[in-house]
Amino acid sequence: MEYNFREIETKWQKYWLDHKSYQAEDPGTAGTVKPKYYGLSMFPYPSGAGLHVGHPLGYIASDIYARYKKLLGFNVLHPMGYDSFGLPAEQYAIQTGQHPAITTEQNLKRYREQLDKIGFSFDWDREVRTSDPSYYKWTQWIFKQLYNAWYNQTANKAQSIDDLMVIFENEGNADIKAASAPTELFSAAEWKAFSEKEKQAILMNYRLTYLADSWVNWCPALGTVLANDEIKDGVSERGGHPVEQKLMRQWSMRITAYADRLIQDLDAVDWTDSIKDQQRNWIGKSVGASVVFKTEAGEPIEVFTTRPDTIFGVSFMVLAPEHPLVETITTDKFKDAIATYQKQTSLKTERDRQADVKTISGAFTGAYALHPFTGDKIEIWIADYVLAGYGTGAVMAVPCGDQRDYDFAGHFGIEIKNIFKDVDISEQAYTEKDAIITNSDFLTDLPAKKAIKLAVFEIEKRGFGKGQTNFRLRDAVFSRQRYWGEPFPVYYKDGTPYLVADDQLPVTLPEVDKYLPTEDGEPPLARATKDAWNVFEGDRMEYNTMPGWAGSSWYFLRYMDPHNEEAFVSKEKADYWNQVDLYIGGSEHATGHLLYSRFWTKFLFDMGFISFNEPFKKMINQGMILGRSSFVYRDKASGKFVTAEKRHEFETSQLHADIHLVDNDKLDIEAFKKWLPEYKDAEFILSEEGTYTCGHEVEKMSKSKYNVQTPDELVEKFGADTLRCYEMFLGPLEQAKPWDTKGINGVHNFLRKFWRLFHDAENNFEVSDAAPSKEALKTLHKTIKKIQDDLERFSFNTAVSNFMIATNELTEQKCNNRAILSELLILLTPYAPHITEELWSQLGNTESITKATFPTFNPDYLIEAEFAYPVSFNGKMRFTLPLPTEFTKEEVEKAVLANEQTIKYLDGNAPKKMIVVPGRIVNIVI
RNA sequence: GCUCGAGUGGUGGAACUGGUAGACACGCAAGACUUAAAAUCUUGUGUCCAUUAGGACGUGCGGGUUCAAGUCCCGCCUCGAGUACCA
Repeated sequence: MEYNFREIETKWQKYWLDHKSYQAEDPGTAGTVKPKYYGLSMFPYPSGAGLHVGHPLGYIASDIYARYKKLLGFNVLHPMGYDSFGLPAEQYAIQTGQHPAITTEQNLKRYREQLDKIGFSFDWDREVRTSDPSYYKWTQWIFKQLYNAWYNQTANKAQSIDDLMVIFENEGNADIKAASAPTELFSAAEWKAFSEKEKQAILMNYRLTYLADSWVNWCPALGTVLANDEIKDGVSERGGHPVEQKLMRQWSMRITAYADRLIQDLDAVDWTDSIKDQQRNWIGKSVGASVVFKTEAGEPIEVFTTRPDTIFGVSFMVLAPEHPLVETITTDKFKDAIATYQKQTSLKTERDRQADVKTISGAFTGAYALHPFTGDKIEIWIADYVLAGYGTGAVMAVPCGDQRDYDFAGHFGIEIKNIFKDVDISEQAYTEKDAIITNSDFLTDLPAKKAIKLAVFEIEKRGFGKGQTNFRLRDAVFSRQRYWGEPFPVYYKDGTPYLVADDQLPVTLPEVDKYLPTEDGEPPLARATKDAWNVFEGDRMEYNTMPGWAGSSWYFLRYMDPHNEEAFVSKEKADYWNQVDLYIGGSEHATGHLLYSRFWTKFLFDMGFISFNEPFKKMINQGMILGRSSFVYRDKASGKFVTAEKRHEFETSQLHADIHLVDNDKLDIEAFKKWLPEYKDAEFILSEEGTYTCGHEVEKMSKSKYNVQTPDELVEKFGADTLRCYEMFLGPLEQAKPWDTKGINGVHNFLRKFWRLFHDAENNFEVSDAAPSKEALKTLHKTIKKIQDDLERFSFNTAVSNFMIATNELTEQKCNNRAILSELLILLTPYAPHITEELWSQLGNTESITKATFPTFNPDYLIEAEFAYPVSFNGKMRFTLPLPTEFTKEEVEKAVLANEQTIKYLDGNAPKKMIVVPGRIVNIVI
């Protein structure tokens, strides 16, 4: 029989499905005496374009590892699902009127077909879809838990809001340390006297998800607000539309409450330094002090500084142009100049302001602050290098210790005091924290680090301010003015929000006539009639929907218990499956999904619903697969297409050609003519051989570059096993690499060669039951060791090479030994599950190879009688000399020195030194 | 600018703790089978010199440590990713 991959793959895919071969066993069943292993791939958003070859890369790696763990005797959870709420389906709905649920369903079906063809070991009975009401019921439920919780900084954990109310009733809020919005102090008696509405407003300041007027990133083109991580380079990540700042009443998540733990617990996870760094920078912790400067005008200015040790170096103050105090402190004489400057900055977009870092600008207010320690008068300026949104929107400028302050002072001719001993600041500021402080009263002669501590102590003692830690991380806006997302379990009565009761959940998406905002600018859900809602209470329901990251922040928990109607996950199952052992996905989610998931996990942990506080124990980020675009060159003068070899003889423009028209850089001219109508009569200037050679470049895969390769076409042509092996063979998983179909033949040949090990010259299945040869055993055990080592360090590419080597060696040995080949099949099955399953059954096995046990490595088979020592002279390898492996250092030395080649290379010189590493190398120094 | 990662043949890439650089595969070349093509098989393939034997040079660049450096240390260059006036 020939290697008929199409038949084999269909056959076994059906078998696995029918036999539920990949079912994970839940706690309480027999399977759970085995250790558990939870391997997860980031679930996809099912887009209309379907999968291209880049998408399955991570899934394949994750699948191989999951299958490997199963062979090692683990109870494996390896699920897949869909992040099925999202903008593209809704944009499509706006254009065509087709309900996003229908679009999503269609895309999802296509994804499933594509995934099925690749032969993944997913337990499809556990599939989750974030847009499914039975799923988002629990997303709404978690939202409710967050609403009913506050963050107790003393206990350093989230607690029920009921506990907080008890404290308010007993002692007011004076002694509460909580992550909260600024709240007026009140006593127990005052609390009791507040109206219900007042009480609710105060509680809103403490809740972990809260409704507040906040400055948000409004994207007019998308008609919605966006979170910070959804904006790249000042424009929306999706679509690249401009974004502006707008004050809106929005739901937010108090992720800032967890800022410190989100940084600290990074030490406990096995992720790349790059992702950890990105998260650390995004959270942006800075330790320093908040200091209050009195002003002549009376109104004090609060600043935040990380260098309280440099407080005697302050030579001016800078407020953000938007700072509220600017109006009150500016003197009449400078009113016009300040107004002009404010206007000037307000006209700049956020993007311009960021882009133009070089130009120094600012304006003097005419007002003066007073130095808290010296009482000196300090000029107060405004400048756009101070941002309203960070810290207090005001800085104490220390030119000698901060480059921006230094440049500003230089530009406006402001005095630069030097408070660093023996440091030259004539050229630039000195920003290191290792100088000795001088000219600074009680801080003089202290090293900076000690001075910081003392300065904070003195500032607090004299009541000028306090030590403080600031974070760059902002609370995450949680409302979206869109249709295709989770509705909130919230209704309004007299303008106050209330939660929908648990037994009424989920609040499902109501039907609407159009997927656009209303005339008054309300979100699409405002179009729904009262009857269209399955739950309607109060005056109205919440019109916003949740953002894309809501559903993806906890989906890994739902896989553990996907059909539970009583809880988002049972405690028992969450305890058993616990953390995701290996998470594979793209690094682009560093500051979005990966941060939000950690936040929700910590919250659910605090509230006692789960017993672990980090979701993903180990993570690998697969690199992007880039496309290899092909180009044709059109002569600008004649319009003829010039072959790549001759293109420099003409002035040409470079145009993309569909990669499907090109084989090995040679263009199929006839197909090219038929490809696009405009090329129907194309003429060509060919190479000497009469062919047309295309140019190529590595670019991102995209439709417009005609360089998209879908897995389907490759599966059709070579089979899923070839595709799986080839994607792995391409290079290290984490590395970005260009896709090139050229090499796929080699991998396909390897599988055919592997198939032939089991067949005779006439392609009849034939294996021998004789005792295996020594050589074959050596090849097998060498391979077992390599494959296992490679898998343990996630080196999938080298494993494929090692399979090739083993196959080549066994072919050479003409080995068709049952014992050897059986074990080799088990080794290979994670990579090529179909062909191995087929051969396994042909060997007479009645049970699936997925139930087999990974072979055990036996080093005895690798023991050699001789080792070919590489003999080097002064580090240069000259020849190899086979010597018995049991030879000692001295014996090797003796044998090498007696060798005639050694004598030749010594050329009469006496060796100065001789290094012998037994079993490794000999080096002679002359 | 800062942070992280990476630079090895014509190409993708290998080389675990310093120990035979270029495994494996693609591509290319020659040959076998074939009327021919495809498929398959065999051989060769880092560069340069040499008919051979052999030799010199080679892991982005410049130094260093070492018997020995792709691997370790110092200084640079280039590319990629992230981030950007964060006080």
